[in-house]
Amino acid sequence: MLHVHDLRQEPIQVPTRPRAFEPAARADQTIRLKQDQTIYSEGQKVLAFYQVEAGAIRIYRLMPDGHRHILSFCVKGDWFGLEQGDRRADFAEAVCEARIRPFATTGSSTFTNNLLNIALANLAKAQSRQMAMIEQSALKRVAVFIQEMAERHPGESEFDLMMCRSDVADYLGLTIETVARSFTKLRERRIIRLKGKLQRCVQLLDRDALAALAL
Amino acid sequence: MLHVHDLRQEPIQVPTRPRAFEPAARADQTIRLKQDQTIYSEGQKVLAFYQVEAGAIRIYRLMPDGHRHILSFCVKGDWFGLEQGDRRADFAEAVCEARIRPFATTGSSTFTNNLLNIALANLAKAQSRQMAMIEQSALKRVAVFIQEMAERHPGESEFDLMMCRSDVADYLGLTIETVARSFTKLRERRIIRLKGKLQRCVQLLDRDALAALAL
DNA sequence: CGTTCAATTGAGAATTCTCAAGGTCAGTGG
DNA sequence: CCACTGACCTTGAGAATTCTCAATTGAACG
Repeated sequence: MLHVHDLRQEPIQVPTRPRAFEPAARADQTIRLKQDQTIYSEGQKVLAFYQVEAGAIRIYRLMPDGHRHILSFCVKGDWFGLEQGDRRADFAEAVCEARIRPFATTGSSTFTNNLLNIALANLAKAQSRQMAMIEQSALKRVAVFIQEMAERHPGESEFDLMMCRSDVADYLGLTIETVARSFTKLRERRIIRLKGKLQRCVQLLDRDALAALAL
Repeated sequence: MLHVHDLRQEPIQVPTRPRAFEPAARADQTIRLKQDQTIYSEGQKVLAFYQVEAGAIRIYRLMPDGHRHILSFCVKGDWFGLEQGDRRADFAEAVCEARIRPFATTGSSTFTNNLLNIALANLAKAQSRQMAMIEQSALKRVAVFIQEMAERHPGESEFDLMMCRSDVADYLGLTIETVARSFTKLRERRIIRLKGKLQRCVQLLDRDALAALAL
């Protein structure tokens, strides 16, 4: 288990000159937060990450439709705010009165370690996946899935899913029947066309409609 | 974006002497996989991580009830197999014919970087959360949630959730009504007792029954 | 005592699951 | 050549679960 001291004794590539920290934050100095107080918001520059000393923090994202999805609750000892890239992808707020301790980062240039980048990339993927999975509509989940797969074949309007319906179902938390019905709906709406004997090859007919479904 | 060469030119703390790699793997040598071939299994020692060159890989876990949950599909360029700890928490199999390239790690001692540990811990949490969220029963999700919160108060049979029902709902992907109904069921079954004016303080009455629900 | 806020409960609508049946395609063997 | 088989996908119908919308409860507070 990591403790505050591990980091304080081995500060991670501290900025060479003083910098502004996240709102209300000062280097290595405990921050007191009131209920619902914001620590950072989506789009802000990443200037620090944090460890919770007391209380609880909620990390969340807002979907395009205004729906809020909480990625995690952080309590005493938990770390948050370490992200891929130099911009916040989510919001951090105090659930109740809380205390947190900030640690400095310099944004993107700090994280030169390849392993760290890989881990952060996978973390980012896991989180966006969490967002998609939680969507309650089966059709939306499948739409998100197809989009995700399509993004891996940039510029191509046709690609092979490679996996069977059962794989898709276990990935999306649905049954194979519901997956098949969702594919059928997308086919009926002329958003995709399915090819191949096993119907695993997807041709995108209407990217906009697909994106609209995936929100 | 990271490329293979980034890592090959700066090998990450390569083992001082030759080691055995994950089954069928040799250092920096492409591995060819047949459909459904296993790369590693849960519980195995972590000896390498991988980048996909062709085909697709499924990363999954098995729930205690035998239910399979796929955490991610990895395709060309994706990395997988970098985990917290020195034991596999999941399975990796080829979805179809595939090629992957292994990279050496020495297990736990390699990852001395604090940031990396934090990132991996958060990744692990996000993944186990993903598992819980995908569970289709609302009661099970709430049970998992209470367990998760209880684990943060070891030895205590009573603790304060701190967050409102709406926070819980947005975390579990349910409505506040369904959350309330699930709490009521747990209360009726004498698994928990709710205290405080806002019913946010949980007293655990039957940990075994809770664990059974959470699976 | 009325107001407010959060939580709870109820009833009907909507969605997904379960179970069952039917379809297609490739491979196999008579 | 053709029936049979197995694997996989699709479709249908009823059961179960959750959502939506509305009303109710309970505690705190002026």
